[in-house]
Amino acid sequence: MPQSTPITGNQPIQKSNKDLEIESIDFFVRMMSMLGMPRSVGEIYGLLYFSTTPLPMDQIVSRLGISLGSASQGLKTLRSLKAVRTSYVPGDRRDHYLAETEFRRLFANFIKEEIMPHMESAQERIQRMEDSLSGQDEQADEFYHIRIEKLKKLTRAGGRLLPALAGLLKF
Amino acid sequence: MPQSTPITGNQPIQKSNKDLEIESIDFFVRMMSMLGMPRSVGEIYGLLYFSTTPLPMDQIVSRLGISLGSASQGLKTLRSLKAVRTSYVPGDRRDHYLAETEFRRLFANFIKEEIMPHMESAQERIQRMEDSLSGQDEQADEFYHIRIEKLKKLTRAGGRLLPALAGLLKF
DNA sequence: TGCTTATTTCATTTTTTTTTGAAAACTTTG
DNA sequence: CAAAGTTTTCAAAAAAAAATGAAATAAGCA
Repeated sequence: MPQSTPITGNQPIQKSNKDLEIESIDFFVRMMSMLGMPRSVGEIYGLLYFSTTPLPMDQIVSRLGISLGSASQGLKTLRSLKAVRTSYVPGDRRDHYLAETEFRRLFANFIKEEIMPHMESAQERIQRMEDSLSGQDEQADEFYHIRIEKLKKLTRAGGRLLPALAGLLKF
Repeated sequence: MPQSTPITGNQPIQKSNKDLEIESIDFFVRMMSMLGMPRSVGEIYGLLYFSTTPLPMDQIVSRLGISLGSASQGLKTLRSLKAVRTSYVPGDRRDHYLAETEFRRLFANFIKEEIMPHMESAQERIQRMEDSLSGQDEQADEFYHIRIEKLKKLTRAGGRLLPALAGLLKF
């Protein structure tokens, strides 16, 4: 008696392609970890990305085998990145989560929230470098100045290019 | 008797602007850590960036107060990123290290060495996703297909844009 | 309002990453 | 080729990051 989709008691309605799900989780775990995000965040997003229905937290927990704490924390991170949003499901008081799949928007947000603040504090640090130039030794100061200029150009270029980058993503 | 540059016995010739050095190390520690590099790597590069002369490893060790092992390991990493190179100093058998300061080249190299390989394996993973589509459920497959297409576009865009990015850095 | 369910928080544990330090392996030179 | 100096390697220690789980909090419902 072949039974390809045994009823587990957990997900009576939701059908899922297990292989696809695994590949997806794998994919996003790696991608997120490139961006410095913890494993659990990648797992959650990977699961939601190929889910045909919004999932409540306890489903995420049981399907991924992670703790409630991780799930809550991970969803918080994903919400702050606007990578997931909640959707209302009638007659169910749990929050249901949905993956945001417009990568262009996700990147724009990531750059704005996670990268640009660093750029700004970098500018301040460079300013402090200039202030610390002694003016004692002309020859050395010349050298230091050139180096400082390079840093300025770097951060300026970064500050302009990165926000533009998301716009270039035509997809 | 004011003595702004006491002789420490370590660095008889080398003059250095301590404040600048500290800001520089701070700057690069943060920048490198954004790119997922350990603290020591940022420290070493930060020190070399504002050094007027090439430094041998033991100077790096004593000035930063890190271990030989860290220094050796960190320099290895920086060499592989082409972020430092050795320079010959007559009459001294130690290697002397110099920071590579052309950020454009550094980024191009970083993207090629650290990012692109991931992009390639991502493509393979997406291929496997397509293969895993069952063909059982037309409606679900439609949904999955759209999601897979988005991933394809994402990686394609990344694969083209990232290498181009370094070229855009006009500085 | 009180009861039940859902979610967040956070101290503790576990896992992963980085650093250390000492031994091994090279390298130059006398 | 031995001796001294230099660099690398790698097992163990330390530090940092992430996950756990249970208590606290919040939120919906009767």
